[in-house]
Amino acid sequence: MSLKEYNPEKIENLIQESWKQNNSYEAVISKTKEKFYCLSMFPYPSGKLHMGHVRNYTIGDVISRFKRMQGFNVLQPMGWDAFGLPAENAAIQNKVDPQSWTEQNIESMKLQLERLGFSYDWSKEVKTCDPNYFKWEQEIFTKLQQKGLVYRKKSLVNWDPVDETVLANEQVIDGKGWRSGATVELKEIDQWFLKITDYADELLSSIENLDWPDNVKSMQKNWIGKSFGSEIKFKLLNNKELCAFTTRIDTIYGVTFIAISPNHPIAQNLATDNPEIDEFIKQCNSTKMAEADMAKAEKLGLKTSLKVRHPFADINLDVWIANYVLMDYGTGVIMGVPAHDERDYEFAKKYNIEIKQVVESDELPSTNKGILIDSDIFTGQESNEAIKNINNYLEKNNIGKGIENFRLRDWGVSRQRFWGCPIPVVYDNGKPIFLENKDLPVELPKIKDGESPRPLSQNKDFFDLGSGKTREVDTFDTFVDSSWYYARFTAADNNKKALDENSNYWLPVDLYIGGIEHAILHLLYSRFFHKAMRDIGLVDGDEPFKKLLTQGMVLKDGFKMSKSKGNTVDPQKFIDKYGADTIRLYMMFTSPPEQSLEWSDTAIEGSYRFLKRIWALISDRKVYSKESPNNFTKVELKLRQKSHQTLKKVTNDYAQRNSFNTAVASIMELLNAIPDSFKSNQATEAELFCLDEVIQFTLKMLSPITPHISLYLWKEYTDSDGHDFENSWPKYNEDLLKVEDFQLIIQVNGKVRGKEHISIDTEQTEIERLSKENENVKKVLANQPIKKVIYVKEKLINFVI
RNA sequence: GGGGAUGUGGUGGAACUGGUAGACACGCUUGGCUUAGAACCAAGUGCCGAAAGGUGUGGGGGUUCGACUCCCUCCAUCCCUACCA
Repeated sequence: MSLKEYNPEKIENLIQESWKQNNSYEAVISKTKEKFYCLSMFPYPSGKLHMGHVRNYTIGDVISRFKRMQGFNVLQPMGWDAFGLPAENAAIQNKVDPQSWTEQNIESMKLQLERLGFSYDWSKEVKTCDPNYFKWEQEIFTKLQQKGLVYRKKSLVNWDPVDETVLANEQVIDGKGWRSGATVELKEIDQWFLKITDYADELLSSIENLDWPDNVKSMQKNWIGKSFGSEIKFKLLNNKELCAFTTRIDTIYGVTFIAISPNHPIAQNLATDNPEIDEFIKQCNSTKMAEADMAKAEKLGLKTSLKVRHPFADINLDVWIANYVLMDYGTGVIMGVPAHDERDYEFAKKYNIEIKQVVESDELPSTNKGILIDSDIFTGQESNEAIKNINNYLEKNNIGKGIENFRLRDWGVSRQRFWGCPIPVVYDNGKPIFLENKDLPVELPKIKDGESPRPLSQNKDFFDLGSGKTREVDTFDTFVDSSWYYARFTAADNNKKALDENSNYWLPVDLYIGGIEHAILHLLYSRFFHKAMRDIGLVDGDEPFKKLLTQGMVLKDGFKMSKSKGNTVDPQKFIDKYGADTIRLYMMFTSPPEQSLEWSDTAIEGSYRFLKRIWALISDRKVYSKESPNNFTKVELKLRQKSHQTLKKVTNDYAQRNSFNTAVASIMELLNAIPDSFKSNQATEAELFCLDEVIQFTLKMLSPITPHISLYLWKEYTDSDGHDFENSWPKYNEDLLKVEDFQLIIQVNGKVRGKEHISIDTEQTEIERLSKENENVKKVLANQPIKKVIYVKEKLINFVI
């Protein structure tokens, strides 16, 4: 009972129903098949899928389906990054429980994912806000503490004095709280940190072995930022010391001032009895600035009364407090070398500080290395040589040393929020006790109807345990939740252990797919977590994600789709109008996965049209079931060749290149290449045989991208239940790929002047002769002497005159 | 400021290893079908030029017989920058 017209909604529902009934995509351990764990970054449940999700998940599904057809045992799970700010904001705004808000969002987004036909194993679904998820996160935290990877440290947060809450960077707009409008203050509070810096060297060195895009590898390397520099002590005139960090110790004779961070203990100390310094530090610390804002901010400094001795020269240097010196990098103290550092130069110009050149160069400032000048005994040495010698000198005289330094900082995981995973700590008269398995999970308090969530610190019922005991009121950074979810999927249904023997079978993730915006933070935190989990005996292996595919953004009119720009396009509208297969096809056809994708309301029509043409071609036909003919005409052979060529190309595009757009284009070409006679009622047996080959290959090749129409038509076409269709990939015939002639390009001085069909076994001398006889080539050559002939086999010949 | 990308017709993109630039689509134009429209089918379509031909991959320079591809330099746009996820 075939349908007359292509009705995507109808056939997609039918096919999805059959997948559900057969549990088609439930992943079970296999001893015979090779495993393939394909993971797409799980979404934050904001309520609706956006185009970025549709693209990300289509890529993951296409690869999963293709791998399944190639005989792999595929695990493709899906879950929810369910804690986070938006739920809390929505809850406060609408006086609803963040949990029910989140659950509702999950429910509707899950329906959308199912409607798109993604082949997820839903039996392994995880939600980070589920106690059966975060219980294990809390347990891992305690184990990390036992391993010595957790510590407590004071650090600064943005404080909204009106709302009495800590604000995220994005909630601070022009120094004011986004909701209250109050001027944001900086507040120093105790927070939990994970010692990711203990793994800095390993995180850096093991990047090399990852099958990741080079740009992501570079970003991570630069973020970790290992540098070789020097620590050098400057004696204060009161005999105390200031220790500075520099990567350019060769410029030591060019130092004309010392600058310390406003957050350096000495600066803080000076502030206690100096109102001017106190005021200046407050000004520098008015808000917690993002690194980008910090770089743009005007350089500000204040000269203190302190002076230090230059360790190599008979001079005293002023100590400044400067806003561009970061407490978190190096020692929080820098030696100011205006001639050879751009920031120091700008600062020196502004405050009329001396600029002293010590490395040869035509103009200042110059950060290039070179030959030292005016540097006492080091004069004439090259920078790198001088660095070595000066470091030796420092060490010998006990005034410093050469050291390794990392830009990477430890990971602060405390958040002063409600909707997050509670940090599993209890304080006994202020002393932290880390809760173990029997006391876990620590759950969030329930919220009554019509009430908004309050910070846990305001919920006495939650934190006050009596007899001097209190609960930790901070929750985890949501990056903690997403740092190990890839592992939990493999043991999602286990409520006795965080991970189990299945985890060892499935891990590591063979292919991880997600947005490039996660190139640094999420991916680095996950790598750290995997190594830390390895060291507490939870997982094998050193890395969580073997291969990475970073997908580009979805743009509209050249800009990232965002609510603030008002250029979002709701995918649901197009799913309703054209069906899942069309939108999946469009996503794959329009751009290669790594590049940004420009959304177009009209271009998607083209994908729909293509599927309608497929429908029109196949829906009334039946499989060719007679014996294969013995003889083929030239035209027939040409089509067969095209079929096998296309299959070869598509296989390569899927398996090696992740180049789905070109795969689709070549399938379109194949269909365009079918001569009309093959499709007519008068078609010969041989023609029908060739057409059948095109149809079978096409349905198979399209199946990963447009699984519904492909499977539906396959069942109808072959009069079968199609049970093997999604588990087998066709093979091309090498013999049919051989060609008899080729098109020769004839160039003169690199410009194309003619083309000739040449049979494949023609000798080069004969090719030269034939080329020169080409009318147009003859005209251009005009009997001039030929200086050189370049022949590229079976491709082109170039005459240089 | 630092780090990482991207730039090819009116539009999305192709050219995989330095070897025919513009595959495959969208749009547009013309024609067919139709009372008309939609849908569908056929042909054409980088730019300049009547044609011959010239020219063309963000701008400028270089290497090469030959450059979208390699090198230098400049410009524009985007992503990340540690509490958005």
